[in-house]
Amino acid sequence: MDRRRQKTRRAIFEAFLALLERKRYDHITVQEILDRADVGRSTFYAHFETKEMLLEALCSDVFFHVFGENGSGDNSCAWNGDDHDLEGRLTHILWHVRDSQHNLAAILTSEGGEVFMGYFKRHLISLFDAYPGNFATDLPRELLLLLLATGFAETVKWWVATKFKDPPETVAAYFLRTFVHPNEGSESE
Amino acid sequence: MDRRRQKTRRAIFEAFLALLERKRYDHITVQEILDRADVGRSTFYAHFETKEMLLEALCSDVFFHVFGENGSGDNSCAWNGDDHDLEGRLTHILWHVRDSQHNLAAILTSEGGEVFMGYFKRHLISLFDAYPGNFATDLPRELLLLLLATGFAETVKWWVATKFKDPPETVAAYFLRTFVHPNEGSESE
DNA sequence: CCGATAACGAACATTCTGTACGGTTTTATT
DNA sequence: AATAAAACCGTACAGAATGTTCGTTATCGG
Repeated sequence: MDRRRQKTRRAIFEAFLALLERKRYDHITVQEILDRADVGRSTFYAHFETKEMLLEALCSDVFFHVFGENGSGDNSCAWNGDDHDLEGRLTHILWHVRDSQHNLAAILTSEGGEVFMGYFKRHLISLFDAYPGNFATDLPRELLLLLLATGFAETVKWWVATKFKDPPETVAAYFLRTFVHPNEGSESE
Repeated sequence: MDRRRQKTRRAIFEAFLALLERKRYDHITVQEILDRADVGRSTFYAHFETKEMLLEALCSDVFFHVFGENGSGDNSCAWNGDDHDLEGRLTHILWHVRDSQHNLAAILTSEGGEVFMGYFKRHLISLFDAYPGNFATDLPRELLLLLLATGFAETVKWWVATKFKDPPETVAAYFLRTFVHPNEGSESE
């Protein structure tokens, strides 16, 4: 339904992203977005209650495109707890990340990045929660998951900043090597 | 020649901190700070160019009180690269953190926390840079340092959120256990 | 083609910001 | 104590941004 609605919505998103590339989030004014998107003032507020809601919607949108339908942290693909699969899963995520490099780079650079990182971390926490893998086990699980999620999110941020110099597989390996303890847990008996 | 200056400066800081405890940074208005600090408008702007500068100054101030004079990331106490010493150093930092719990909790909760986390991470990066310890070595050092710094910073944030349930030593151990690989590097010969 | 839906655009009230300035109090100094 | 400098007060004000309203016009779906 509504072709006009989607059109202006996208126009606003694109204008916002373009501005995010060269300006801090909280220095961007609604008027600037309006001008660039060539959209009337009242129209904007018919779509988003506030600039913050716009950022929220944009992040959710990009996140959806990066991680597909089940973005919001339900582990729909149940798992057996094998570390090789974890590595595959992370690599797969990195592929998606690289595909939408343009949007992501704009979002992550600005400190609006925190909002996106929030989505990302929440998703990652529930992902790691499904993997009992070879991690340190003698600390609060809550903290462990937090460290894994922020660690991977930060790795991605770093990767984006390097303009994807290394291939996804290498980056996933970097991350896992930092956190996985080779001689714990997988030691058969 | 300025006792008044320091007095109002502190009044502003305290008002700001008090507000940060129950309000998001970017929802706090200068007027609110003025009212609570009981300070004239022009006076405020004689001290800080903008609300953002105030946050900056406050973070720098708190950071100074937490980490002492050499807060800004010079490793003045040179090191030999022993992991036990790293653990001691981290524990020491945690003590300082707990001492200024009130200020830190307020800052870290609000998303103004990013500014403080920025200070913190920069400091930690140069700290970890001085320790060749038993970390994964086969990944870009830049990334490794980033992961260590954000990891510890996040651990502190978590610790603050738990209202310091565990003792500093335990928390430092939690962190190190996650990142240090027991069978690499320290294996004597 | 028609009714519904959305965009336009201009106007408006409101809020916040940052500056200016004349007058008053505090401080350091002698 | 007298004095000059420095800090504060408070009011006022210009400028900018926000979010709303409303009558009009264009566009879409059926």
